[in-house]
Amino acid sequence: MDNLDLIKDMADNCVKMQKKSFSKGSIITTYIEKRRQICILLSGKADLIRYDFNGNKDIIDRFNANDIFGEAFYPVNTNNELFVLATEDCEVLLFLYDDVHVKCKNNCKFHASLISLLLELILNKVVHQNARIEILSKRTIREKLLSYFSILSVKSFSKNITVPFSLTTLADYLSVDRSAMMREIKSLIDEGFISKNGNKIRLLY
Amino acid sequence: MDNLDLIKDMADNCVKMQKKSFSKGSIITTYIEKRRQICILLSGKADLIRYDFNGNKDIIDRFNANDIFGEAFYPVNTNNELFVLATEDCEVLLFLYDDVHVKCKNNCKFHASLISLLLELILNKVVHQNARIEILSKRTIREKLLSYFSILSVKSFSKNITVPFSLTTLADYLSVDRSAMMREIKSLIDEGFISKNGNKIRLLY
DNA sequence: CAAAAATTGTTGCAAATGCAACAGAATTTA
DNA sequence: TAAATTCTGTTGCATTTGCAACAATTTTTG
Repeated sequence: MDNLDLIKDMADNCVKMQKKSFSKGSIITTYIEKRRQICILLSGKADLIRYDFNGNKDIIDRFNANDIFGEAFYPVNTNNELFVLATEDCEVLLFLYDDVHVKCKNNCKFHASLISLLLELILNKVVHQNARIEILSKRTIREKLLSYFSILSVKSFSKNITVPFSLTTLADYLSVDRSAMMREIKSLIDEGFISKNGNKIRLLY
Repeated sequence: MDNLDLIKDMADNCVKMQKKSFSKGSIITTYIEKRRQICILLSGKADLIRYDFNGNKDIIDRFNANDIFGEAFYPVNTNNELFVLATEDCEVLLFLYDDVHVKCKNNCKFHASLISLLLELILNKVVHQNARIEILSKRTIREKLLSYFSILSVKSFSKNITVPFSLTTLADYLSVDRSAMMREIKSLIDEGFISKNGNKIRLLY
C-alpha cells in the first residue's frame, strides 16, 4: 500500500477528499444516510459498532490501518444505526464513492491510480470477508476455531500462530459465547489437537 | 448493469478477456492456483462448491447473473479445492485481475469504464457479503431467520416477502440444520411473529 | 503505585441445536 | 406419464451451546 501516501498528498487535486484525525474514543462516522461514503483508515484502529435493542454493544467489524470501510459497503437501512468508533487515535481519508466514480473530466493520472488503489483495497476486503464467512458458516465452535486457526496458520506458513487479539474478542469474531469457546479450547488441548500459551497456539496435527 | 453488454463486445481491445458458455452441470472454474482470476456471470446460475473431508458437498456461495466471483476473491490456499459448478446453462466473462489492473498503457476509454464497472460489481458484492455476515453473526436460528427476513423486507419495501430459493437452500445459507430451522419457523408462526404460505412469508410485527 | 477495568478461566444448568430417520408432497427427468 | 429426485414437514434424543455467576489474573489508567 505504498501509493497510499501518494494518494493522500495528492488528494483534493481532482476528488473531494478529506483527511481527518480522530482521537481515541471519538466517532469517525455513522451509517445513516445513503451518501455512499468511503473511508480509508491510514493509521490507528476502529470498530464498527451497533447497540442492539437491549442496549448491548455489538462489534460488527474491526478495522486496522489500510482497511477500507463506510456506508458505501453496507446494505440500505439496517434497522439500527451503525457507527465507527476510534479505539485508538486514527487518521482517516474520507470521500464519496460517486465523486471518485464519475467526477473526473480531466483524465488525470492521479485519478486512475486512485481507482486502482480502491480496487485493490476493496478486493482485499472481499478476501477477508470470504474468510470470515467461511468461518461463520461452520456449525460448531470447534469447527470455527479450527477453521480460524487454519487460516492463520496458512497465512503465516507455520503451525505456531498468535491470535492477534484477546480471546474475548476472538469469541466475538467467531460469534460464539466466550465461556463456551474457552471450554472448547480446553477440550482441544485435552484431546491433543493444540497446545496453548497465552494467545500463542500451536497446532499439533 | 446495462454496460455489461458493451463491455463484453469491446473486450480484447485492451484486456485479455474470454466469453465462454457452460452447460448445466459443467465446471466453470476451480480455485487452485493463484491466478487472481475474475469471472462475471452474464447469465445462468452457479454454485461455489467444496467437498469436505467426509465427501459431503458444501455450497459455499451461489451466483446469479451479474455476480462476480473467482479466485481473486478467495484467501490463499484454503485447505480443500473449491470449484464453481454451473447449476444452469451459463455465459461467463473470464479474465485476470492483473491484466485489468495494470496492463493498459494506452489509457483507453474502454479500460476506464471496465474498471468502473468492476468497482461497481465488487462494491455490490461487498454489500451482499456484509448482509450475509450480519446474518451469520446472529447466535440463534430465530435471530438469523428474523435478520434475513428483515433484510428481504427492507429491500422489497414490504412485510410480504418471498424466499427466493427452497427452504433447504435457506438452511444452507443461514448455515443451520434444516429440521431445526423448520422447527423454529413453526415456533415463529405459533407465536404470531410470521405467517407462511409455501415460501411466501408475511411479517406480523 | 494504587485503583479501576478488562481478560482469563471455570462451572452448573437450561435452552437451543444438530442428527437421524421417516412419510408425504412437489418437482424434475427420462 | 411414470419413475426418480428433491423438498417439506415432523419427531425423539443426545449433544452443544449460551447464560449467569464468580474468582483470579493481567492490563490500563489516573
